[in-house]
Amino acid sequence: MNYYSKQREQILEVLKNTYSHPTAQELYALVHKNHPTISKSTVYRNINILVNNKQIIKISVVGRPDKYDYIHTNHNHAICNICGKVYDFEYNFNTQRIKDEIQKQTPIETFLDCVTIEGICKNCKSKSK
Amino acid sequence: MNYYSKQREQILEVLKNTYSHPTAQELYALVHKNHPTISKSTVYRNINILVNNKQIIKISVVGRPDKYDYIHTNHNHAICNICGKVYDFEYNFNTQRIKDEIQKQTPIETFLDCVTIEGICKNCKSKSK
DNA sequence: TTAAAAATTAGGAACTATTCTTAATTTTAG
DNA sequence: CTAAAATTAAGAATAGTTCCTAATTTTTAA
Repeated sequence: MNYYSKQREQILEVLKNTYSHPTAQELYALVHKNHPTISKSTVYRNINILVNNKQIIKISVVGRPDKYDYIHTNHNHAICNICGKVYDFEYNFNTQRIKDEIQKQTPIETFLDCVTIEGICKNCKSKSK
Repeated sequence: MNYYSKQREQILEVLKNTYSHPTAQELYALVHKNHPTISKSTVYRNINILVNNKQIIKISVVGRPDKYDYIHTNHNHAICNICGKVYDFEYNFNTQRIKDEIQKQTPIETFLDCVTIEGICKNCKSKSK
């Protein structure tokens, strides 16, 4: 149902070796460097396939294009709401208790196991002074 | 530096009385009902002003337009990544310890005090079977 | 008050990010 | 191998948001 595609392989490979949480356009630029005939629509289409296959994760940031991350290991995201940068952090949340509580209060049933916290980074804070 | 504007007041008023986390366009439709001469650009511009003033909060959802929420009280968001619906939930996170940990690991300094958890809701789960 | 200055507005053009369309090519199955 | 199915590049179309402009509203301060 999913035929092999060299382009999709390349996209996944690049994302696997990139730790900057690139947007679709940035990912296109990165792949394009070594595979100059690839088209933007191919990158977008394959990104969506990879997200659906749960091989990569889509990170949404207020007022900015979505970003993508290879699923290396379970980690959480701290996002700067000014510059939009996404930082990984580790924290041992009491996942089971949080899930139970959410299931009691909302219709959300299954979980992504990635907690997102928003804030403002040092750099943006000092600039706004 | 910010002059009074009837339109901005109306937008805030509508959002205050809406618990569905509307998008900018939905908010425009809601305000437009009682104020039919308001323009879309006015709604967008004022939404951004209200976000900057920290009178409302912007919620980002993967692959969907940003949503907005009047800041009623401190609550967290559980988001369905299929239908994009945002649900409020209460949970007593160990905020101080999480902040300390993030500050140790990332350059994020100040925080929004709203934790976001992503997952899939009952309804979307049963549909995908 | 009232006139000038500053900010805001409606309306629509412009822009950005993403999805869709199509004919040609690649991948797979038998 | 050959036919069927999926994928591709390229660019058109769409969706959501921001920008531009002249007219209007709000504020300032004389």
